[in-house]
Amino acid sequence: MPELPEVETVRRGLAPALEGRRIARATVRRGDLRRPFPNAFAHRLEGRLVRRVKRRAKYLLADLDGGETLIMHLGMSGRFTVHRATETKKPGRFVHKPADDGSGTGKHDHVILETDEGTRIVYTDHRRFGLMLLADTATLEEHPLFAEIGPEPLDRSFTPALLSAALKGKRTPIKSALLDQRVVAGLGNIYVCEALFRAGISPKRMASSVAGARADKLVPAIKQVLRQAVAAGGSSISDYAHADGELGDYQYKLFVYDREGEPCRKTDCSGKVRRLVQSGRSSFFCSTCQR
DNA sequence: ACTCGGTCCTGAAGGC
DNA sequence: TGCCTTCAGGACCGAG
Repeated sequence: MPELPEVETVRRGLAPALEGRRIARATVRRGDLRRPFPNAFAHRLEGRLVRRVKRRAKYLLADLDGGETLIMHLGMSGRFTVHRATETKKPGRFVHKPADDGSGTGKHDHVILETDEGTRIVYTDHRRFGLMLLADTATLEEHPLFAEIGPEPLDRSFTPALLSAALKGKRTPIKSALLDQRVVAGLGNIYVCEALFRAGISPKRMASSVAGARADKLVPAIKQVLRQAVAAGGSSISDYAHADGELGDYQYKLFVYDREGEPCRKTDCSGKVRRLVQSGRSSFFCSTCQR
């Protein structure tokens, strides 16, 4: 489910609960996510101080003292919920589900971390496409998960020239190319559709033909949609929520995603949003303004 | 070396 | 408490 804005929002929810705290207790209730948990997973976490909670692409990274980093991926349906020892319920739109009571005993609550402050952090993932593992902090960038991952789209270094170089010679639709984490990190189906709409580029267009002038429009479009979505706390579609249970707002600002048959939202465009399937995934676009 | 389709898993939604 | 099919925000793996 979660793409860069959602993962970044989760990071911002986890950081205040974890940074500078020790993991007093780690419990694995179900050990078979996308891949098995590493050996002695809970033991290697317990007693460790969390120095920083970072994000790279769609991965969350918790640097621990002792030289290891906890790598976490939410897959399609992963969620973290933070329950403070003294919980003050704020007004707002909360997700009311049994799994959110903080007990960590819901059917799909797989991992529970408890800090030295008594904060409980529960990882819930009904589809189990998520991932948790430990790796040496010093060599993280060379880890197979990260070695080939492309640039962070919100970094200054992500420029039209850089994207053009990555797209050059690619004989695949631009839609598929942008979903490839080696081209650019962190984009998924929603924000690829949205960025292409904002840039006026058809998802069917050959990636190589985007290199150059079209990349000059596409890169700012990617940055803009991601920045806006991060500012809104991500998109809450289906069961995505922040670590505090609140919902993101960005789904209300999507121009094309999941709007098949509805009118194009671009001023003066009378087109309708269309859906097509590309490499097994839905693309939403307006054939009038996207070429 | 690339590109594409199938696959992992569960639940929600829609058609009948 | 209806049943069946389809679809879902990700990413790996093997075939061509």
